[in-house]
Amino acid sequence: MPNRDPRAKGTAHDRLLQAASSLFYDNGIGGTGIDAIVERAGVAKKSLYNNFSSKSDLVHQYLEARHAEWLDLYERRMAPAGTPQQRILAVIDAYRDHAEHAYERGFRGCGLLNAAAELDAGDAGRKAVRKHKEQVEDLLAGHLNELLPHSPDRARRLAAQISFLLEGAMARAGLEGDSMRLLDARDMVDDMLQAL
Amino acid sequence: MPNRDPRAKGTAHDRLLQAASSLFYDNGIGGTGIDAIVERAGVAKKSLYNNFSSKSDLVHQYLEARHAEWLDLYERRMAPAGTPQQRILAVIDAYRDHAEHAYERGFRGCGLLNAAAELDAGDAGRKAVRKHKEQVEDLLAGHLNELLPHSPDRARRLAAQISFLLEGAMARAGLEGDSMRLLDARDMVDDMLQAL
DNA sequence: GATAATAGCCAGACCGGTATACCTACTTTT
DNA sequence: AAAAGTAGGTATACCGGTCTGGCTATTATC
Repeated sequence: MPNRDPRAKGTAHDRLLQAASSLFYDNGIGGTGIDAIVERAGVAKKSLYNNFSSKSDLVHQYLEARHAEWLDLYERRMAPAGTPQQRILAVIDAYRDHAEHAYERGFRGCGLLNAAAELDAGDAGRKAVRKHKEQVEDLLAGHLNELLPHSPDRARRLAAQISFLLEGAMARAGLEGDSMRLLDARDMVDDMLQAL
Repeated sequence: MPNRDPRAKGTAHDRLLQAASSLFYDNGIGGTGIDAIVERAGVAKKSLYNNFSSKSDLVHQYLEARHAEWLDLYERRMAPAGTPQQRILAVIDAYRDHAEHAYERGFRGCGLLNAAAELDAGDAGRKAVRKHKEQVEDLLAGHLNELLPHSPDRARRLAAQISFLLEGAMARAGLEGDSMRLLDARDMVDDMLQAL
């Protein structure tokens, strides 16, 4: 690890991915140039192409990293929660926290969904985002199965409904720049869980 | 109306807007260049800048046109429907029809939301999209008020819930490229309306 | 000395936008 | 009715800037 700026932390790969994440979220994928990424990362352009085969490769690794990051966040938030209901609400709270934390620097909704909107119909990145959303739905379905052990079908439908609700609330919250809509969604899901 | 290609229909303005709509939806805003638009429209580049002050102006007119188009579609679909329940389901069916119609050429979800995802946090276009979504929600709230004349608050919350559900289902359907998720959403809303 | 990072330049394409010049149809003035 | 003007179209060339990606020469660390 030679010539790196000693003030900087982490490997060039990590710092590039982190810089790209931030810029992709704020300005979009197409709106973010390679030069801006390497400048933010404090790294030579050559280092980018040493670590990533192309911008498209960087985008895909960005999507995968976000995916892993979110799933990890869900797990950590749900672990301390006692009841299945609490674990489901914890997923929504994760979104809310993210929205509130991102508020000052410009909250723009779900980074994965925004990225997918820029990719064309057949792109592998779209499939990655789709997989992420399906995994979240499966996760919800798992907890709902605990609540409805004798109605796996109903649990599955309810998981779909909650994940749609969450997705829509996140999109609307992104348009409005704050987390109010996610709070609404939390209340809705809370009511739905109470009514079980 | 002078030198226009006789094979072509409509004014340069209309044809540019139509070409831009198609390309913006398929390839995104950033992914669509001015040259591609004028070529698709079969029009001189100068004509674009005679009719629109800039690409950004074209984008805004695109958003407004889509907004008007959707609202008009809702009205026309809801008019023949007898009950408030049917009118609400008609909105979902409008989305479904659109998804199915767009299937062959690559369905990518809601064009307005996709466009918003490319615009940065403060852009006026984002506000336009937000306004559109709120108007749809208001429209749903109006019909729900007919069903729940003594619970305006509950009608309002239900309208929010349905609009979130619809938004989320549309996003997921866009990721998957078909209208299955919208069919699921229709069933969910149908159940919700039955339970009133 | 080998390795791996650095800064910086360059190629080729594409971007949004402008400039020039010509053409045609309608409209106004004579 | 004829002539002149105008509005809006056409086609093409061009501008400065930015894009991705690669290249070279240099420098710092092992």
